[in-house]
Amino acid sequence: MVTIYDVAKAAGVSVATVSRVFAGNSHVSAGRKEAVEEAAKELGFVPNSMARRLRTQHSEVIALLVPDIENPFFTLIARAVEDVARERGYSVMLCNTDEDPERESEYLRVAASEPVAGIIIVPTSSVDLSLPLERGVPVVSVDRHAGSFDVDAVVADNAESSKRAAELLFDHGYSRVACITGPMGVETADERLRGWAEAVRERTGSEPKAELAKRASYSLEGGEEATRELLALPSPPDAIFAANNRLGAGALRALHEVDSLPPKVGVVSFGGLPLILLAPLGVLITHLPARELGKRAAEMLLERIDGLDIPARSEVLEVQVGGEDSGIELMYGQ
Amino acid sequence: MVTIYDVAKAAGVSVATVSRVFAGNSHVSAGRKEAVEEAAKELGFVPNSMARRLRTQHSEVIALLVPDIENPFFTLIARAVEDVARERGYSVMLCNTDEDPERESEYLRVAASEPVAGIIIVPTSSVDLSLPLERGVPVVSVDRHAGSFDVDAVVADNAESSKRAAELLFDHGYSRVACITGPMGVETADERLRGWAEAVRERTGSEPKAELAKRASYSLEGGEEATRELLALPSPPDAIFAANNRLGAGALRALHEVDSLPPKVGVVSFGGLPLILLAPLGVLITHLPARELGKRAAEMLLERIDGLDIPARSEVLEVQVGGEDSGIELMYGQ
DNA sequence: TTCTTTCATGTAATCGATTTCACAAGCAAG
DNA sequence: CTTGCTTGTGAAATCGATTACATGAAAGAA
Repeated sequence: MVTIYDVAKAAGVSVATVSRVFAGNSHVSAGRKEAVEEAAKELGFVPNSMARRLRTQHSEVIALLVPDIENPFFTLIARAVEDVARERGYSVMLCNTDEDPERESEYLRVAASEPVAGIIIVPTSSVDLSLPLERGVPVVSVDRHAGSFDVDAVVADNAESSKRAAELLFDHGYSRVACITGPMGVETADERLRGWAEAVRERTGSEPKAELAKRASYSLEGGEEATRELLALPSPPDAIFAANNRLGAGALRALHEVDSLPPKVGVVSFGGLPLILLAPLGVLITHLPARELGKRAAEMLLERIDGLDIPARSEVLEVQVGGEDSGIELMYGQ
Repeated sequence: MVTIYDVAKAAGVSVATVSRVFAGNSHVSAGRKEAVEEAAKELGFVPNSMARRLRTQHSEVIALLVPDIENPFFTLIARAVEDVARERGYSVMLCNTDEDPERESEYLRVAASEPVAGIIIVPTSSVDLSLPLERGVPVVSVDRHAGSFDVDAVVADNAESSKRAAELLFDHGYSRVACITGPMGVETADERLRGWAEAVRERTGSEPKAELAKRASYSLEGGEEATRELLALPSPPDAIFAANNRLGAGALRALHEVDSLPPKVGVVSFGGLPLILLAPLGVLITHLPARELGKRAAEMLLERIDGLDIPARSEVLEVQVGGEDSGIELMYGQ
């Protein structure tokens, strides 16, 4: 491997001078600078970042922990994070946690031992950030808050916009609106359920029925199963509020089986569907600001890496409620 | 930061002993081993990988360069790569090149200076791998070959299965089958075009018409535009072979505009569409083995990292031709 | 001219681990 | 009772950069 020592020898200068040239330091005479650059090119010298990092204690890598990059919502976040990072000379280490706390903590251990410059995480509900925080690695939480850990967070206004999303169904004339949400304890699931309940309360004037609020895993299968159960009720709902994109897709699939696609049974999906809707179906969609979440998270993290020392911030981004997917539309995600 | 020196002092041993304990080296007496482990836990010691890497010259990070993680085809590849890598203790650095040779070479420079343990790349047609190869960093090319660089590659059998895909349209009774493929010089685009041409030649007995073979950028817009041009021909095609998923989506969108969705105009998309087809549309699909491509690429790379020293291999994975998307189906990609 | 500054440069310490080497102790074989 | 092997241990060199400090030269001020 070609080191600065080789370059120094070839250029007839000291290693300090070579280092200065590569650091863009001005305290080098033009002649030597040129000689160093020539020697470096000649030898094919590429500085070794491991050595630099060890010395400077700075890493130019940020870890991104998401549940599953295959979910288009997280794909968009990842892409946005990478864009912001690259612009600033940082690379992104991608980690899929599959919502598994064990996998998550394993990755946090790796990130801490790296150590990376910072961490952006979509945390599980039992996340433990003490390791990176103790070691001074800044963390930004995205999409959800990180339990009791006091770190920057960027989330969507889940409760409020879920309320408006559920109201949309009432506005469209439906009266018995069910909810399919994620597992208990998952922040987004609970918040979205709360929004739905609020809407039902306001529009019907009574407490939401327990049997109309289904919990499921955030998956296609979960959405299907819950929908089937809802349809099997003595008095089934005439509309469904699905708390995420996968649940929405599952609901549509189940409704299709029994030929009850919208508008027969109304559907609003919280978060866009990865789909082309080929018929004007009237599936209602709210658009989660995925790209914006990722972008803000990366920006906030970089500020922390740059040394910003203020109390933890919590930003709430607005969800666009009420787009109706009709005609043919391609969406890769959200 | 807690270092092995702190641990050594606390445990009353030398740094060498601490290092041996963490390396799982057997040449340590039980008593001291325990003392070290206790001290380490007490102090919250996490070994610093930068220092380890500098010394061992080994990195546990592999770089993954894809055009765009938002394309579900590459999302799947990325996920598969990450899965294999994690199992073996490696992390994945995600890089989006956007098919931009400059961005690509910039990332390759970063990867070489890191240096990473290995590189998996979906290369542009003007890729230059000399930097990593000179530095002995193994490279595996996936989805496409890496120009004249002699590295392991995993690709789909594009030409052969494109031929079969185009034949499907003839089998369904269409006779004037057009092709929309990617830019000139892009391997997959050229191969798939070749497959289509072969099918036309065999089924019609004459050379394919030049005006029925459209080049476009691999994008939704490219597919739309090309489709519009095809439909505007004096004698327009009655079926379209779209050489990738985005082109396929674009074609469907354009056909929808003029109310000519399948089966009016036949469509086969080479590579799955990120969609839910809500009507039994008869869009024909070939399923690219995206996950399998990523998995094999990662496996081959790890073999190289482990020192496998045989001539470059080129694996060709089979494409499943002929699935028909009907009913409601959710596909995140391919 | 002489005294400060500023600039260019090199030497050597440093980052935090791993690993070679030397040495000592324990034990088996001759 | 040696000799030879294995095992446990620590001191010190090492990986490849950065950077504090020292030094000498040049430029500017008095």
